[in-house]
Amino acid sequence: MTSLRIANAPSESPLRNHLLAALPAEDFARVADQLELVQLRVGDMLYEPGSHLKYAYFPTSAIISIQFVMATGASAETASVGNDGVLGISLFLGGQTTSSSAVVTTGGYAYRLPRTLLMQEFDLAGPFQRLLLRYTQALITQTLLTAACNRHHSVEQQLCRWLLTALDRLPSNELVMTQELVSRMLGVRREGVTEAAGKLQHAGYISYRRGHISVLNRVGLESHACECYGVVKKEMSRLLADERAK
Amino acid sequence: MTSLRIANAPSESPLRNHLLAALPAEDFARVADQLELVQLRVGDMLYEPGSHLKYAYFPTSAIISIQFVMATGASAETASVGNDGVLGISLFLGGQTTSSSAVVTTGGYAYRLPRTLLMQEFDLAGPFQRLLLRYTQALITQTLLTAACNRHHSVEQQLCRWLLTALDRLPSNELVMTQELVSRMLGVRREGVTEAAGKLQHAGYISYRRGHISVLNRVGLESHACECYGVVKKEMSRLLADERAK
DNA sequence: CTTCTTCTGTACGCTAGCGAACAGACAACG
DNA sequence: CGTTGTCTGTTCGCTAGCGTACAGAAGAAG
Repeated sequence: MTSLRIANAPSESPLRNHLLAALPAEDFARVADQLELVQLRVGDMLYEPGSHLKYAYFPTSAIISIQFVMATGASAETASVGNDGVLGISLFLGGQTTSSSAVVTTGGYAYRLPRTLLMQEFDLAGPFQRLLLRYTQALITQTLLTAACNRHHSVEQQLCRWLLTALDRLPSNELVMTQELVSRMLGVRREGVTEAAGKLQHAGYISYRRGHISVLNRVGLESHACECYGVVKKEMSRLLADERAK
Repeated sequence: MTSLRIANAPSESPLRNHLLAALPAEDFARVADQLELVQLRVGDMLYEPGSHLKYAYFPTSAIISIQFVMATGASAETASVGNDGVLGISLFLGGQTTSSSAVVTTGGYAYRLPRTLLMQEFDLAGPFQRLLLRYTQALITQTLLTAACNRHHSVEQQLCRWLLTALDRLPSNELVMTQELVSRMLGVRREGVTEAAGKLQHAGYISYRRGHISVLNRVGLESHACECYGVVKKEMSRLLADERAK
């Protein structure tokens, strides 16, 4: 784990994380001082099977992939966490550990909160707890749909879905990501991604060069993606919107 | 929903559900009177996307499948709930609804607890809450591995896994289930199941006739199953064992 | 500018699983 | 006991995606 402590990083704020931003002022105030800004680098592994998480991470610009690595080395992303979520739900679920791994797929920043503080907040049984629980459900929905999607949809559809979710969590329309990495996320061959990406580029939806993918036509991508993207997105916003209304 | 109220069903007891059994005596006592025994029939749908769950179900002999049905009608099981769990975690997670469906795949009994009572118990922040949260993590693990398994493993391996998990939740070594139904659980063709089941029968691991599958050689099945079965099982027992130790 | 590494494109044969179609077999029920 | 509906077995062609192998291109580093 090579996450870096940062003295001050301009233009970062905990409120860039949607969960933290959704907290009532007083709840946020309680933890604000304890949030520590860290820089996450591509490839950093925040946890792996069996390891004990010390912090919960609230990303602002980084994206973290929750994946399972099989005995053969084959892997598959089951959900991802960006500025709309928090990594480390097993802290308050009580299992201490998980059988999955968490890897940074897009470098950037996150605020982290020590384990004990998170649990304190959770035990207050207030808005913070409600938020964390709702987010847990959103994460379950993501995983659920990944399972169904893996079963029934084509690589091209899944690539569209994946690009769109990544895009939703980024400020720009460009993501830094090789096809090799994307293929490991999706759990398919690199060549499969090359082919699918080629089609999408040909259609004018995206353009890419070594390690950079730009989305040119969001709507096009959405029309090529499977329903899974929409279902997850809708569910995420429902769960967060309700919380704000409370 | 055609679940049936039962006046008294001999030889049933809430303690046959592992979660309820793991509760400290006083916690169990608080809810014991409120648990209502219901009979669940194969095909009963306990919830579907958008519906509001009124009860949490603690199965004793029934098995319930949590699945996602796609727009095309194709479906896939993402997790299943038997005497080792509870259906209805979205009640305390706070989302009210889920985007999945819950269908009874093995008929039998379950005890149900009204929504408000479950939430009351949850809000006590005691052993019951801890148990529910831990079970939530176990369920996430199941879903996670289903996603990875759907991506990487053969129908035959998945069939083995599925049979084994079903078996773990049944008193006998026989399950009442057509290949057609199994195929819908796994999200594959019926013919694929026929072929895989044929191989397993040939190997002497199982035997079956119209709608009945008997497991003859558990160890054989385990050796043919993918790692996913073992990982989930280990994680389930870890999460429940820890709880008892508390 | 040159070299070297990493990323992307493409091709080829192969396999698992799909879709459709149909035949046979079992068991339930009249 | 025979009919009927449901479940299982098998076949055939087809496609998506895999594994392998290699070539070209982009960029980084010197």
